[in-house]
Amino acid sequence: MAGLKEIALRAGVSVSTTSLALNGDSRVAPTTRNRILSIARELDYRPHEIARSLKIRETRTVGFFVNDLAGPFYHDVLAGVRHQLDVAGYDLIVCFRSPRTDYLRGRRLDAGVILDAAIPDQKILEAAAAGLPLVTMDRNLKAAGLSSCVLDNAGGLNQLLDGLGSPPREDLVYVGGPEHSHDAEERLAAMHLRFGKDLRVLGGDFTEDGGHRVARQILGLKLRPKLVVCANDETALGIYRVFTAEKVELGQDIGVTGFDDIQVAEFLHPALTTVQVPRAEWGRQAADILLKMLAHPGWSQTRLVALKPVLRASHGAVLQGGTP
Amino acid sequence: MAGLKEIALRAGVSVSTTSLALNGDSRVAPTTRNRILSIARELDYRPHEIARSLKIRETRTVGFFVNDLAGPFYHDVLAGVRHQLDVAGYDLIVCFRSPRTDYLRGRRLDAGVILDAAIPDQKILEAAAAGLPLVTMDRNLKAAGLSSCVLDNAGGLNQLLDGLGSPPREDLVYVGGPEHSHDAEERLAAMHLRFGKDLRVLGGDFTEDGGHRVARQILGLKLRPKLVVCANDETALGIYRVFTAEKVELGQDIGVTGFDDIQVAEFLHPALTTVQVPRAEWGRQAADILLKMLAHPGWSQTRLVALKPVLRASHGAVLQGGTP
DNA sequence: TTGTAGGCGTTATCAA
DNA sequence: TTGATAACGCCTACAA
Repeated sequence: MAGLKEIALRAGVSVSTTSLALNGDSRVAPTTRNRILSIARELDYRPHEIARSLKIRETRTVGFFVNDLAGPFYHDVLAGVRHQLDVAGYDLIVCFRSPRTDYLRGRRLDAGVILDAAIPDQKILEAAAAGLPLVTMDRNLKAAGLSSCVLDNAGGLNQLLDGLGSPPREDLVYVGGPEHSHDAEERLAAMHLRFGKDLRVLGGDFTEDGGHRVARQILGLKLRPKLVVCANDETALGIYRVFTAEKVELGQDIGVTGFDDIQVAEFLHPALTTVQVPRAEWGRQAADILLKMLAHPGWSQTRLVALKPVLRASHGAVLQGGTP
Repeated sequence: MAGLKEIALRAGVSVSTTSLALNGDSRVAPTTRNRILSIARELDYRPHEIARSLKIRETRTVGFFVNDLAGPFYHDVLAGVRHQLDVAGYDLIVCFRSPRTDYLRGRRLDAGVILDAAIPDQKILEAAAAGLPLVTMDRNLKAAGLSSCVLDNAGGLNQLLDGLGSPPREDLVYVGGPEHSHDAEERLAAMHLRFGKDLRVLGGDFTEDGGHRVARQILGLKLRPKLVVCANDETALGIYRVFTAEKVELGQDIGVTGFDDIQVAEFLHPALTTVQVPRAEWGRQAADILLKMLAHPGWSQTRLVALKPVLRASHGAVLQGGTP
């Protein structure tokens, strides 16, 4: 609770000298400096960061905007962002949308990373226009003071399908993700671009439960597909459970692929073929962009994070050539 | 970027009148008020929260201190805390330990909830002594300005064992958690208190991998236990995997119990008998205590959150009487 | 009903 | 090497 004033009083010097001393300024004489430092230690002085921020006009804090931290997925991304910022001397806090406080506009943050599809574009654009450096990871938005760091969903999916020997449209069913998800939209668009509008598409929602529902639909299909391409791994997981319960041989009777490469993917039986999203790396890259923005006001960038397919076993039958 | 001064200038009134008007003070005349409000809207005015906080000496923000958000466990607790605080008009941010900024002492927070065993007791005691209302969920600490909201581990474990027909010590093996975890320590202590020092104890670490290791140890035991009591569900999960792979019939040849009741517990085969930790409720109670502390400075409390056993199928053979 | 003045705790400019 | 003094943007007596 003790402030500069208190220390200055006890040390018999002015507040300004005290401030200088505590900030390690070389102008203050060693003796006075030591006196001040020792009193500060004695009083367990901590600068009032709010006051400090007001004066120096920065908080050295970056906000990570997310609506839901469930699942290991976001956690890894967060870890990547945090690591990179930490090295550069910035702190990270996780912010949630709040009816009261608008962290995007309240100037409590020096910058922000956005991974919350529920934040409307407009809010983001406004905040960026108001001068808050922002990197979106959940959408591709272009504007001054706004960068994007998004996944190359189309690239990943196409590489996966190429690696699988380019199965024909008739053999496939695609299980999509929820609406209003940028990644789900992009993945669906990539599939449509590759296979045309006649591609069979079923609606998933990125959850295991969604996978359960879809699996039953697939089992009821007249023309059973040879390969089920899922918009993410959780969906594939749900399909695994139902197929296994129904004695459908995965990767034998029917192939399944996922997207994300979540931790359990490689432990499934059969191991899940999927597209790997380098989560921590993704986070680091977003932070990297942010730091560049902080260092060079006005600069911004749209970066596409490369994805690579991981061919394991679950795609099974579809692959024409055998494994080497 | 526009501040009160700018608005005042355009409205042709003083800064104080502007402030009053924007804060809905009834003293300012309707016409001037409207003029001010419309200009503020036009300029998209947002108060500078740092400046505001410095003046009013509160941030309306509570920090949630956690070192690792991995897993759905913390997520549920966080959701509980957040919900309760939201109702009371407080925002929540997630803070991580940082070498630079000490969120516990920087006065950027009105209060804090702690669920990070890596924060030393002393830091917490200092912060509480310095006037920051704190609730610890990861340890039981008593001091002025400091509350604790912890799980009744002993109660939960004893109820579980009672429900299982009080198996004798000889039939058991207990698999503990990591060191320095308050909950792990309490659970182990409860077991020792009930069964004495001769209880067979194996070292787990709250992870599935730890469960794998322990499972192999158990399989190699001369005197195979009838029931393996685990310090948490993840550990039990690891044991499931190994036992299943080794064709040991779970709940038949050997029983297993967990602790926490994580989501998958009920979907396992056989469904996992465990102690349910009401995670969201736990979070709400912590927030509840915090709000009381905020409302009544000086008040504090130690609260024990009740746990209840969930008898499903994995304990199997041990239960003397059959299921009703 | 409105304006003036002072201050929250810190840093920064400029004299002394 | 140190100390007045003035901000930072906002709120709030108290005065007009």
